[in-house]
Formats: sequence, C-alpha cells, structure tokens
Amino acid sequence: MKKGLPDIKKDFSAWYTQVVNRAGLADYGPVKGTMVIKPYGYQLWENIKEIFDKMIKDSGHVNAYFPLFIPKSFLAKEAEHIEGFAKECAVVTHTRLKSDDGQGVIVDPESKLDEEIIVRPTSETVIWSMYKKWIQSHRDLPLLINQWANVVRWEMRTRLFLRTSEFLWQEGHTAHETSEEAKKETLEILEQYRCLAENYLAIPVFTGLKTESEKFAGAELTYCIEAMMGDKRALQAGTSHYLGQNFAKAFNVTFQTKDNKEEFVWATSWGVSTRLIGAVILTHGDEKGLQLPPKVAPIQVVIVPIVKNDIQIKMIEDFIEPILKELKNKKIRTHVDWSNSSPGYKFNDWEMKGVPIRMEVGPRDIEEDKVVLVRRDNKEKTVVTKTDSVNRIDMFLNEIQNNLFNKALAFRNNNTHIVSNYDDFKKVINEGGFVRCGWNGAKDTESKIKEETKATIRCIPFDENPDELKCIISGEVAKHEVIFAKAY
RNA sequence: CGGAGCGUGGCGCAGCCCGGUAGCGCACCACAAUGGGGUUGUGGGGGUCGCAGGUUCAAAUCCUGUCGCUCCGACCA
Repeated sequence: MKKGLPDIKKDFSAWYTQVVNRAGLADYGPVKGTMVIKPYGYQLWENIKEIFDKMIKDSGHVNAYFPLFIPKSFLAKEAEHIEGFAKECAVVTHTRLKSDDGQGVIVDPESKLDEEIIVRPTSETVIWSMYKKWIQSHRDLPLLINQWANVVRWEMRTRLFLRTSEFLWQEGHTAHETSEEAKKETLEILEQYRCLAENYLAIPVFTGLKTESEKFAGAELTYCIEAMMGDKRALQAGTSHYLGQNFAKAFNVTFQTKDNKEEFVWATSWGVSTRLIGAVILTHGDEKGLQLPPKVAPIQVVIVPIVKNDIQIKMIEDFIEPILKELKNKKIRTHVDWSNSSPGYKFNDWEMKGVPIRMEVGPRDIEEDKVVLVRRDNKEKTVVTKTDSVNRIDMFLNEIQNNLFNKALAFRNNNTHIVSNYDDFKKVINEGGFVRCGWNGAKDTESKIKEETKATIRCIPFDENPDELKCIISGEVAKHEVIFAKAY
C-alpha cells in the first residue's frame, strides 16, 4: 500500500510528482509532455481563473478568442520574437490521414499544405494581424483584450503544471495611444498579478524587471512576479510585457491621432498560466501533501463522518444537515465524505488533497452536540459546539489563508540573503536560496554567473537600491541591485 | 542527436542465466465484521508476457529484427 510520501526535504522532486498524482490534480497525457488536468486540479484552476477574470474585467478588459492556428509567415514578422519561439513550435504540414492498407493510418502526402501552419506558442502575431483591421483612429484605443486559451510549446523536459507541451493560460493583449499609457497598463497588470499571487494564492512574490537576456522575445521590457518554492528555487509565476511598437511595426498597425497624424500603436501583453497551480503546490505543500489556500481550494471543508452502523448514519445526516445548510449560505465549499474507507484513511487522503479544514462528526460528538475541527495548516484539533461550528470555520479559513502567506513569507525572507562577495554568493546559491546583490548591468557577467553557478537574475526588484553596491563578480560599480536564484 | 536502462493484469514488480500448465504486492468487486489517524477476514474478476519472425516436441524464458518508453547532456511560462 502506498503510504508516506517521499521525504520533502530530501527528494523534493519525487515528492512533487507524487503529490500531483495522489492528490488527484493531474495525470500524464498519451503524447509525451502533455497533461490531463483532472477534475480536482481543474476546479482549482477555475477558481484562480474566476478571480483573475473578475480583476481584469473590473479594470476594463474584455475577453475574446483568437485561433489556435497561425500562418507560418506571421512568426517571421518580428525578428526577436521568432528567435524566442522557433525551437519549440508544433507545425501543421498536412490536413489528412489515409488508411494504410488496413494497417492503421498514414499522413496523406497529397494533402500537404502550401503554407504550413503553426500551433500558437503565444498569440501576439494573430492578434496583431487582427488589430491592424480593427484600429484606425485614437478613438479605437485603448483596446484591452484578454483571452483564456491553450498554447503549445514543444518542450524537451516537462513536469506537470510547471512545464508541459500544452498548457492553459490567459494572455492579455492591449493597444494604446501612447508609450506612457502602455507602460502604465503593463505595471497595473503586474500589480494585479501580485495581488492574485499574494492575496489569493498566499504566495509572496518579488516584483521587478527582467534583464535583457531573460525578457520575453519581442518585448521592450518584461516585468515579472517571482516566487520562492519550498526547495528555495525560484519560479517565474507571471509576466507582463511592455512591447513598445514592435508588433505594431511588424504588422503595420497605425492609428490617426487627434491632431491628424499617423502613428504606430503602443502595446502590452501579459500572461499567467496553469503553472500557478505548480506554484501553489511547491509553495505550501508539506510532508502530508498539498495545502491549498482557502480562497482557491475546491473544497474548503471536508466532513468525515465516523459511523458504526446504519442507525448512526441517519443520526449523523440529521445532525449535520443544518450545518451544511449554513455553510452553503455562507458559500463555503463543503464536501461530506460518505465513502466507505476507514476514518484514518480519509484523514490522510484529505490532507493529501490539501483541504484546509476537516470536520469530524461521530457518536461522541452528537451526544455532546459538538463537532471536531482540524486545521490542515497547523494540525490543531478544536472541539466546538455545533452552533459555533460555522463561525469558527469561517474564522479558521481566514486564519489559514493568512497563516499560509505569512509562513511562505517568513520562509522566503529567511532564505533571501544580501551578499557582497562572490564566495558568499556561491555558498548561498549552492545551499539554496535567493541572493540580493549588485550587478554591473552587463550581459557577460550575467552569463558568466549562470555558467559558474546555474543561478540567473530573476529580476531587478522595484525596491532596488544600487547606490554604493559593487557588482558581485566584476567588483565594478553596480548598475542595479538584482535577485539571483536557481530557477525552475 | 550522444550515453544508461526498461517493456509480464490498472500500478509496482518477480519469473528469464538453467526453456515445460504465468505468479506476488497494491488497486478493483462481493460479503461480513471494524470504524475518533492509512482496519481485518473470507471469497472473487482480470494478463495473446511490447510487436514480428526464427530455433524447439515445447518459448515470458534462447536468437534476430522492430516499435515504444524512462532517465541523463544543448531550451523555457
């Protein structure tokens, strides 16, 4: 029987794989590198999606849907952009199969396409080809469109949620009259990402700017939220790009200004993906499995009845009925586990699935008109009267949400070190953790450090203070204070 | 594309050297007891041993070919 998980401290990677599997979040698809998101995992994604969808709609964005297929020629229009994605594009070359003498099917050579089609690795190009048609005047701006979609990037090494060949995300693509406005949009979205990560997923993030070599291909500036995972490695959790006029120029998208001039449009794009689920797992998980922040947990309270016979089943049903009703009124997502495993099995199972609160109800409790509440985050058991139970649950859910964030924040702070010499730098990177230090801003120092330590610049944080700092490796005057880490 | 390994019920494996009626654990189904931290017992269902060919009276086992997968080195949200 499968019991304990691999040791989270010793074998984080095996731990992760097993948690994803045993919590019922996802499974491998038949094509290498693909992922099936199972109902429990998908509910988590739906909750995240709902929250962010509301945020962007409240800030004036609308959803639309653009095609999966992109003409190959589109990708050539933005030189840097193609550089970034060329190596991982799935290409459609034929449109038909035919039967191979009853021995299965083969690609029908007759059906070869004149112009091959790319499966979108991201949608800038299709979207800008359409924006060209839609934008004439400053009155058409700003154009604030988002889409929820799947994209395909043919990856060599994949891991469920963190890197799969196909993944789900949202991609926002906006067009503006001025550079300032586009930059403002980029930063406003980044702030929404920070809010999503910190206030809902309980994941503390660093916000900042990517370096030239780490930024999105085709962007002028890439901002990001970077989080620290339980193994002290960094995970890029979301990016927001200021695209300047790159795509407007590539697709010749101009507009007529108020004073009757023709100008190229200014653009942004931004995205978060199902990778956020990986971030939640890797941030909050523990030796018992998953821990889900209450605000996004598919099930916030699981009720485990402890029963000996049919009569007791009926008693418990009656006993919890008013509680269930009240929980429902408060919109607390609840599940009663009537399956016939033993209570001990259920306890472990729901802990694996990361449900924030477990309620145990058995004959002893009914007799005293009480229930037992057990918190997933600190394992505390509380016996409360039936009347108090829902209020306590409400309170606990809030506390757990905050507690998860605070724990993650403390962990990140404890593992983020300010260093001033390269030996200390290497020591921290080697033992795991983030390093804050000076950098001279040169590409070659960045790549030298990557080569020597595997650490990359995760971002130039907004709260940087490079004054009086020296570059960690060259010793020159630092241009920026940056955060280095090994990344996923 | 280079290096290592693996294909046997759903999953994990044994059996292979030394050919002889396909086995174990988990999961699954049924019944009963149990039930407050992974509970037992009894009974049951399920596999052309990756595929193709060869050797042999006989192949999961030996030989040849073939296909697929996993892991490790050049990418990335």
